[in-house]
Amino acid sequence: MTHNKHDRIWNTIAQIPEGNIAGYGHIATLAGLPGRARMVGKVIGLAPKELQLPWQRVLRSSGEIAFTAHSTMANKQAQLLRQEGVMVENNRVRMSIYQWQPTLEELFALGYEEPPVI
DNA sequence: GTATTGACTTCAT
DNA sequence: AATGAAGCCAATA
Repeated sequence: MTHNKHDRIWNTIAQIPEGNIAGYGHIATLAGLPGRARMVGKVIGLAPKELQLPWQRVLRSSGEIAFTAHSTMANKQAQLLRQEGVMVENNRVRMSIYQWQPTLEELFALGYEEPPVI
């Protein structure tokens, strides 16, 4: 079981399957921190490298990469996404295609006894 | 204490 | 589609 906000956010992101993506706000909600989308972005950067956090799978609610188009980080994120089969165009992906829908088991792995209200 | 700053979101133009 | 304002909340100055 996790014990602090950082861990909850990290663990939630770690559940996102390869080839899927999730929004910052969505991660916040799943981590039990509704309304804290901005905190998710902050906390991702604090994750220890050993976690191998799949940070590239977290995008804005619109499907847009949070970094400015063509910036170093945006390019890196797009590359990582393409490596796992996600099509990135104009600094964004199609949410309707790739958005992560957690299964009950995945929610359970996050420590929920009942699904959170989305 | 107030002000500013974000890997954000939503709504209205 | 693109742009802007307002809302958001924790961290920082």
